[in-house]
Amino acid sequence: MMSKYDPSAVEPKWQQRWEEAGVYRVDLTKAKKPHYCLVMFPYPSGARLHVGHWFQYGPTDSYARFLKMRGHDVFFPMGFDAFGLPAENYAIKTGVPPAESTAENVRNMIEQFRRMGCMYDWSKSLNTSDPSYYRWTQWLFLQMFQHKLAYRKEAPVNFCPQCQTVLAREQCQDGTCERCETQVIQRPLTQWFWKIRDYADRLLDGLDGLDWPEKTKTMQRNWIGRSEGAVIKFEIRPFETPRQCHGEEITAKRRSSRTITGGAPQGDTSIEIFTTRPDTLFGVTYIVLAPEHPLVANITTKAQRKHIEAYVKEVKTKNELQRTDLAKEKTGVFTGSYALHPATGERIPIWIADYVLMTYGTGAVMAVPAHDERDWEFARKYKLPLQEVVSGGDITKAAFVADGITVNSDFLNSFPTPAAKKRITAWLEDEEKGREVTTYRLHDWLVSRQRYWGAPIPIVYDPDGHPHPIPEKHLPWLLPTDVEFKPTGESPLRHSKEFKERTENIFGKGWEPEYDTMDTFVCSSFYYLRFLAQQRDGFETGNRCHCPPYHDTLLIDPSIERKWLPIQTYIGGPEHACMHLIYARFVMMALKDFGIVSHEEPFKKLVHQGLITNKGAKMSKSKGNVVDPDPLVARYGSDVFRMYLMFMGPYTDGGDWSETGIKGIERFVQRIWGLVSSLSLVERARERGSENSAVLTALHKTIKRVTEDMEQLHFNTAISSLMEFLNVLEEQEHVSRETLKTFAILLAPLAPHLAEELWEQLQGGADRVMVRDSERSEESSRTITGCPSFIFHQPWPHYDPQLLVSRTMTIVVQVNGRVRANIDLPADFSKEEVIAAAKRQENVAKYLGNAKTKKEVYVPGKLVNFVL
RNA sequence: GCCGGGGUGGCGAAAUUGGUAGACGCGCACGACUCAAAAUCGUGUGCCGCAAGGCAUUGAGGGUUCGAUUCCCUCCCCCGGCACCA
Repeated sequence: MMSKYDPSAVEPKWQQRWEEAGVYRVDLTKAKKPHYCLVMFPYPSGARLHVGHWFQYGPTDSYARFLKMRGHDVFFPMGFDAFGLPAENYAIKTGVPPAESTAENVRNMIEQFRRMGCMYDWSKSLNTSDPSYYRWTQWLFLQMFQHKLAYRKEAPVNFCPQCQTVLAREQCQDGTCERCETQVIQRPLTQWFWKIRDYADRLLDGLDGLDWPEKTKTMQRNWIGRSEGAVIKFEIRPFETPRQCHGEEITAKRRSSRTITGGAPQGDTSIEIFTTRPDTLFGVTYIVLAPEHPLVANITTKAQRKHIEAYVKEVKTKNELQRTDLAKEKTGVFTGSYALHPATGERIPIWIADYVLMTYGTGAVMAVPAHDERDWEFARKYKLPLQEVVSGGDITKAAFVADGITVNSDFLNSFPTPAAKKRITAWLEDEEKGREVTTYRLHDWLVSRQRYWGAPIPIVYDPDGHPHPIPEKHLPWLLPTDVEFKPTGESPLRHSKEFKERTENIFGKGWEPEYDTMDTFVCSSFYYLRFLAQQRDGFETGNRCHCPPYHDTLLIDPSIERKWLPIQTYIGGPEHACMHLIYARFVMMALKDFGIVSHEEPFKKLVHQGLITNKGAKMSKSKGNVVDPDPLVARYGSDVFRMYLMFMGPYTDGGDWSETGIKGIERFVQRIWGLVSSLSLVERARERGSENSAVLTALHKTIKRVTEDMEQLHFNTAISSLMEFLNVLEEQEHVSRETLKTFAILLAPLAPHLAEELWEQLQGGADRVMVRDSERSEESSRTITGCPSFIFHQPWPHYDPQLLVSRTMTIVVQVNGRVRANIDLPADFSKEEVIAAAKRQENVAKYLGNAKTKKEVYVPGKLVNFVL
């Protein structure tokens, strides 16, 4: 009697055997064909793995297994991005310290990954909240500090008055707190920054050489946002400053008349503006400052002060979303002051408006309404004049923003736009009224967080408040545990007695530690390097010793780094395009400059897995639409579940969740099992007989297709090829054991447990015949010496191109582009022979009749088309 | 608004240096097995036809071509990202 394949018995068996044999271990120093394949590590959440996790980690495990079977020395580690808010929130709610809940979660997740059948080597895992890890996070901070890439500055942070805590940008959804929906306010705080902006050009230029999705590169380019232009200085001619005209009320009209009659200008006041269109300088009709611009208070005239103050106040009440709403009409207020045009000396009114952003350029723009859409709209509303300086459009209807020929611009006249830009920039530099400047949208990286569950910033302050780096010998600078988790609006570390005492003991009375911790993106900016560091035994049990001494003396061994980096395949969600994937590149570049690593780019090839949605919506805990895979895994097993995910569609597309169809994979698995079982009953006598040629051709075609598909992570088509092959096998009366063994090998990355079980069943037969490359064969038999024979250690089969060459060809015969016949002919027929045979077809002759054939198209080996 | 990716049966999808559209799977229908159901197996599954064969068809419209899901133009819709960046 044929038994059903039972994953609940088979899967744990192989998981245990893999583990015991250490099949995933890679010797980092001896590896000959290193391939570092990395999947972005997860946050160790208390919830069970959801469908999204499975989709991210199941298929990528299959890919890594494929690489391994193809003969690569695959390093495929997994760790935990363990610092972060959820554990802290859990602590606030329950009082369980984050270190405890995190350790528990990590243990659970490792157990789940094991049951999934993933080939991670847990002895090489890591946890970013472990002192042995965050000691390096702190070391990185010190490196940044020493190389003057870290600095302190006051900056506004997002603060939720309800939760009494600072929020990350991702936690502010549409300007409100994601937890309590309170309006988030901005609060100034002194923060640590890293100078990622210094690397903007390298981050931009490096993208060209990366094998990344074009979309992601574009997103990074836009995020960095380099624009080339000029800064131009406009002198200000106030007739009155708040001090000069104290108590005096002057109307705008009177001021104008006094300007002309020659009031004394304040020579030391000027505004610098940034523009990408210096060529339109002669078209400037007004200037606009951001409402927060520091000069606003100085240049506002008494008459305008009330209006200006009211406007500034109103702007402050708006959150970022309201302020940047494009649909809204632009607003602004005149300051009362004028600037002098640097070339013509004309008076230019100065306005403020919230469409000008303080955070970009210089926070001030020269408005050229004839050639800029925003200025055009603003000028029309406030009846400000237009001056055309580039010909080619109709500025009464719309701003003309394209390049053209410069007009009405004195010495720039008749220059085309690019030449005019050069000319005016040179002129401005000669006159010391401006200079060529490149600006970026990318801001320096704010790494301070007023949170508990993160790596403490390794800085102490002397009694005068000056920052000093903590010497390396004191690392890890341990996160204190005597803290209050309830949010108070201050950094939780402030309440640790031990933290303060520790600082004073080491550095002296009156010294204070930095109370902020680091952004978790710092932790994940270099984790791929730490995976390659020394073995960390005992990780998976959570029993490793957290006490000093810490043996690592290097972030990474340089020879290992040279050998294994850059990461050949990096897989993770596209949501990291402008965060993690930029930070990691920046840190790698900085480490290269510090002489720590040899490579500039960490990730050579990047792949984004698709998103699995539920009824079209993103799955999230708060929406309560997260699909739990456990019942399906329990019912069908890990292999079936992961294969189903892979079979759903292209891996990079993701898709909407639905479990209809998983039965198809279940049937596939049972049919394979049935085929092999039935073979074992009857095969022994006849298995030596040679395979029939149709099966052999189908087999080699399958090898080719599966190999090519797996290389490109096209799991869905790889599986369908195997299904087609199974259909062929099922039609046969006899199938040789060798064919089934090759089939099992092809299946192994996709259904590892099933394949191992099949392999065991099929053992003891003749030698493998599918491996043509004798060298490879030898090499692989060497590697498996001493191990039980795992299918995972078998070499990947090669196909024989000779076998794919068919002796016949199927010719499609068309008449006027419509298919009329289908004929099988010997492959060596000439064009004439094919056409003659085609004409003989009854159904073709019928259409040809007596009509004149205008043209005969012959596509060799494929098709004939008669055009009448 | 801008940038990117898409739109193919009842459903998930295959196929593109232009050459038989719908592989593979799900679902559905009928049949076999069964007292029955499930499971399993077989057949069918764009439309008309017993069949031979014919016709239609890849978001809509147009173009290039002997031939277009594939190339070009116009438009519609969906998804993702950015969004006053001067």
